[in-house]
Amino acid sequence: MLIRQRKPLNRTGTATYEKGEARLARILDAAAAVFIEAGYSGLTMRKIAERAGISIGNLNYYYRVKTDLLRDLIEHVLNPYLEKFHERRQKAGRSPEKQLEAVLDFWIEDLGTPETTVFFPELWAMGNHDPYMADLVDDLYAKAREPLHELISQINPTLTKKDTERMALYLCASMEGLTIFAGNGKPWAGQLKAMRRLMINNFMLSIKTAKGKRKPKQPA
Amino acid sequence: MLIRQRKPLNRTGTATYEKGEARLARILDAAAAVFIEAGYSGLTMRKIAERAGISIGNLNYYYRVKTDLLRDLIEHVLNPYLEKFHERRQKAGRSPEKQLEAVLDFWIEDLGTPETTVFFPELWAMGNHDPYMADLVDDLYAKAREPLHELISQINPTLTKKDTERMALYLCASMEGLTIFAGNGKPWAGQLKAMRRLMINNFMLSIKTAKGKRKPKQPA
DNA sequence: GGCATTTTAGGACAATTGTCCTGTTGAGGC
DNA sequence: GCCTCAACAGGACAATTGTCCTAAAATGCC
Repeated sequence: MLIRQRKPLNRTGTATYEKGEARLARILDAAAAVFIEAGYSGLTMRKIAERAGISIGNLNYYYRVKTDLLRDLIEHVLNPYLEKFHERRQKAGRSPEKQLEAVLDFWIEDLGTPETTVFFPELWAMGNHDPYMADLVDDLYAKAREPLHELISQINPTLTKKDTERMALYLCASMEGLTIFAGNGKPWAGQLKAMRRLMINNFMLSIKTAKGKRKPKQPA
Repeated sequence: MLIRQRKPLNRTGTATYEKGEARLARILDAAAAVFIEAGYSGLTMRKIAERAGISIGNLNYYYRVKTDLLRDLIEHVLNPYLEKFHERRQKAGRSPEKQLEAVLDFWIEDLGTPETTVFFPELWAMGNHDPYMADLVDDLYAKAREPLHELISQINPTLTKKDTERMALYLCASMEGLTIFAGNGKPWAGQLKAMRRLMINNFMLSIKTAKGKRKPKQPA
């Protein structure tokens, strides 16, 4: 009897030639499109393969297991966010107020895109049943809030670290919550700009009027 | 040959005797438990049946199609919310400030329960791909915001109707967004109370300092 | 050009799913 | 007591799913 030989088995999600590399990227693009269109429950290997214009067998060659594909897909979609955030802030000038406004502005504006509107609620839901997803989302938001910490504490130096973190979480939660109501295709989508003005104004007010217990550093 | 007789076919989700009525309720309880535990993608007829302690056949007797069950499940879970909101407000005394605080207080407190933490993100995600769910969620939130409209406009009568609605949406979005971060089992769950204080304070500040264009009604 | 390895396609499998069908039990009305 | 129908169980079905296997085709390297 023949001993069943195991597949040569390169790691999933990797390619050696350029062709494979390109295909890999198109697979993730296709997966993202299907995900946005049909949600996580509608994300099947066959739909992804069809969207990418390849066979199921070929898709399985690149990704033996679906969870690996999902993992790469999430990273493929999430990575650009932090980069864009950072980039936006740099262009906003020196005043911390202006910088914070620029970050928030971009953040809220982004809620209106179909990708964000669909993708994030799905991630939140998945995070409730999948610890890996929960960690991933938490990490992302933690990183996204970092610039807020810095800027908030510059605008109001009397705030303690904890107060600053809570304030940042407040902003973050408020904006993310807006996705549900004013995201792409939502009933309040037309008022996204008005809501953005309203929110940012109130955020600024909240930050400036907050009374912290920390003594401001005396300037050197 | 015998003409295949169609099943007598009472509408799904209904029962005639008391026993059936009770079973129906326990089916929805079981469905809710499974939903919270495994999410929508993990909600299968067999799991529901097992949880309810009945056979698949019997479950199918009450619900021929899964979508009907899902529909009833959502209502079964959502209905209590609005009732509790209304009830809470009545007990809060006469001052609009106190009433609003009571409503917001309860709202945010409720985010910490496992049901709300799990259920709503799932609904948001489903709403992106199912128009029926989208309508259902929108209706719920519209009704939940009604008391906010009334109270906000009492606290700051200079606000136009549109301004009031936007302000209410702002509060609503902020609180719902907090679910993702400080809901049950989330990393900030321990700070839910602190966040509640922070948010409500800032909400009150925002409402009172907002400058509206409406002339206040002269008292009769 | 020949060869090894990557890339591709298509079929096949077991598991899971929603739904249906048949038959049995038990309660309620006459 | 009988008879009708609600309430129930269990098996069965087709469809869908993730995953695997085999073999052909394409590609890069010598």
